[in-house]
Amino acid sequence: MSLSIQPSFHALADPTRRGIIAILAGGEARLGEIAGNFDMSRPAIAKHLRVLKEGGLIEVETRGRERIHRLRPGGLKPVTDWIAHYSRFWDEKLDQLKQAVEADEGEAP
Amino acid sequence: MSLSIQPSFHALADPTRRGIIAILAGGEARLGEIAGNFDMSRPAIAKHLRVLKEGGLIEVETRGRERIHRLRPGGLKPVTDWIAHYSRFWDEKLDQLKQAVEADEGEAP
DNA sequence: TTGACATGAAACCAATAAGTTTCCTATTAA
DNA sequence: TTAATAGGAAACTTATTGGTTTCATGTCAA
Repeated sequence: MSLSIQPSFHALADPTRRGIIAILAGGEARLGEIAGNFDMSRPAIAKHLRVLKEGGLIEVETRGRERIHRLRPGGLKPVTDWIAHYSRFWDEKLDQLKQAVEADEGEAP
Repeated sequence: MSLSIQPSFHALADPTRRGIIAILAGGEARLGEIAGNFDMSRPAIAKHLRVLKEGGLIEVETRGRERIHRLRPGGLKPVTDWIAHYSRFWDEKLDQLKQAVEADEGEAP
């Protein structure tokens, strides 16, 4: 079940990588532009970008000597699918509790 | 922004921990019951359960000498909030593309 | 009340991950 | 065509993580 979700979750588990996502949410960017936002070497950011790519979260386009990175449309789907599947079980009891409370409110004191 | 989402994403990034979640989706369980489903020592599972707890994904109830674990209602909220925020940017271009295609289909050949 | 059960805790080990520095290659522009 | 720019790759270091084994503690049941 959900065989290849590991790369997605792994990619999202690092704060620097989520920071990169926040940047790319503002539009595509080259490696150097991205790295300029962090107190970290360029190679380190390059590694993070590779992890994000392997997680299917971003796509990369080589343009001359530059590499343009952007959020990959649909890249979140494995994660949202996983969430959608399990959130049912998660909030089942919460829903039951809500219903019980509402039913109780309708009754006499 | 989203200051304490790290423990949630970190907890979800391990396949064994997601396996534990899958088990707990079937109902609450003691440590021993959970560990019985994995080819792994009990202390290892206990550590994973601690990480899941710190991520707010499960809750634990001590009952005599047993400890009952279950999915914590609302535990996924930080993650779903994060997803909801960024999925907008993610699929923005996808949506634009869709609209462009649809508009194009409506035009003359 | 004693033995078995359920778990916690500590010490330790090995693999992985995140970061660095250094050097190399390819492209662009003067 | 040469210098500057953009990035890739490799080697290395250190911290974290995921796992183990061993021992201690508290609770239940015979």
